[in-house]
Order: sequence, then structure tokens, then C-alpha cells
Amino acid sequence: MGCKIEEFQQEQRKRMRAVQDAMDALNGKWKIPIISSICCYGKRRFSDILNDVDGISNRMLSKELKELEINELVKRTILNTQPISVQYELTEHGNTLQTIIGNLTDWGVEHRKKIVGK
Amino acid sequence: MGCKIEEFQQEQRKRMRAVQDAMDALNGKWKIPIISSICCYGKRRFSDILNDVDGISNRMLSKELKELEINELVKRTILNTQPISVQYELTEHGNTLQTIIGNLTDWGVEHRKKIVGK
DNA sequence: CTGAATCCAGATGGATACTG
DNA sequence: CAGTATCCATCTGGATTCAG
Repeated sequence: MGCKIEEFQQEQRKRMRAVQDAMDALNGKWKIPIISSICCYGKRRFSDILNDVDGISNRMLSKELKELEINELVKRTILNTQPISVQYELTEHGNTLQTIIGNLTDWGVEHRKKIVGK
Repeated sequence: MGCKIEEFQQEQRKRMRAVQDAMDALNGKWKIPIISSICCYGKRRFSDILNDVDGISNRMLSKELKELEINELVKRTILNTQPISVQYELTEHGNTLQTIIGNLTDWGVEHRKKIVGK
């Protein structure tokens, strides 16, 4: 390649940082399943997501949703119901994850065929 | 959509499991940077990766490489050098991650613009 | 219903030293 | 050079309870 080594390495650092930023926003066991749940139904209440995502505790769901909100991936709306309920939906920025989630799904299917389901 | 609810939910479960399988294979702070390092150079020795990936300890690198090897994402080759050195490269299956890593990189760049670099 | 607070066991991961 | 072993602080996350 014609690139100077230093420039090349600096570019590589940038790429690694970007991927890492993405992974940070999606890290842990629950974020993607939560996003899938919300995305799949458009709008979803706390207790619904709690049911959708197998095995998650309310403590975790609460924490993860807060992180997703900070990263502006989901939008939180308090509904005037009695008792109170809270609705979550993906933001525009959250919706841009759909390609990635699609890719990960496809890759995960192949990976399971090849490795997980040995 | 015309899907019956149960079928729809079962499909959704499958998709969530697949994404989770993918995330499991890539989890933690280090796997993607390690893969990036190897991928970027084609072949890479243990000590090179140790230098490429900022902040990783040899203990972690060793552990992560072992997991990547178990998932058949990297191939390990012992070289007949003195002292011994070990070379890692992506497998064919590991190479199928390039699309995902590319997508994650692009998304990460946008995400940093929007959120991280506030 | 939606969460926050507390408790606590087990996992994670850095630092360091050691081996072939 | 490429790991392995040990120690140990910190983090994670489930269970449970409490509050608005």
C-alpha cells in the first residue's frame, strides 16, 4: 500500500476508537434485546419490555434504559395513566442501528450454525 | 402486518437469540480491537497485538485470543523462531465480520459526533 | 406500575512474578 | 517471546424491599 506507516496507523486508531464507541453504546447483555423489543413493536412500555426480554430484572432494565436514553437511542415518555406507565420508543438516532442489528442477526445465525450449535 | 402474533413473537425470539450469539462472540472491551489489529495487518504476532491494542494486559490478550480461537475467528500458528513467536490471522469465518466491523465503525463515527464528543 | 436503594455473592480484570 | 499463576480491588448484577 502507498500509505505512510504513521498515517496508516493513525487512521487505524481512529477506526478502532469508532468501533469501540459503538460497542460501548451497545455493551452488556441486554441493550440489543431491549432495542429489538422496542423497535419491533414501535412503542413499548416498561413492563412489556420486562416480559419481552427473557431473564432481565427490573433493576437492570431500568439501568439499561437510562443509559440508552443518555445515548439518545431511546425516548422516554410518561403516560397519564392510573397507575402511571412509561413508554419507550427509538429515536431517529436509535433507528440508525437497524442496519447493524440486521447484520448482527445474519452473522449470528451463521455463527450459531457453525459454532454454537456444534 | 398479516403475521399471526405467536409466529411473529417466535420469529422475534429467534432474531434476538441470533444477535445475542453474535454479541457473545464479540463481547468485552477487547475482542473487536484485537480483530481489527489482526485484520488490518493480515498476520500479527502476540507482542505486536499487545502494542496495537491500547491498554490491554498480556493476561487479557491471551484470554481473549483463546476465546476467539474457540469461536474459530482467528487461527494460531507457532513459528519456529528463536525465541518462539506466535502468529495470529483471521479465519474465513473471522473475515465475514468485516462488514459488521465496517458498519460499527461508521455508526461509531456518527455516534461520537452526536453524543460522545458533546 | 415504574423505578430507586440496599445487600451481597460471584465475575472481571489489573499488577506482578514466574516458566518454557 | 508467549503465555500462566496468584493476589486482590473493583465491578456486576440478582433478590429483595421500599417509594412515588
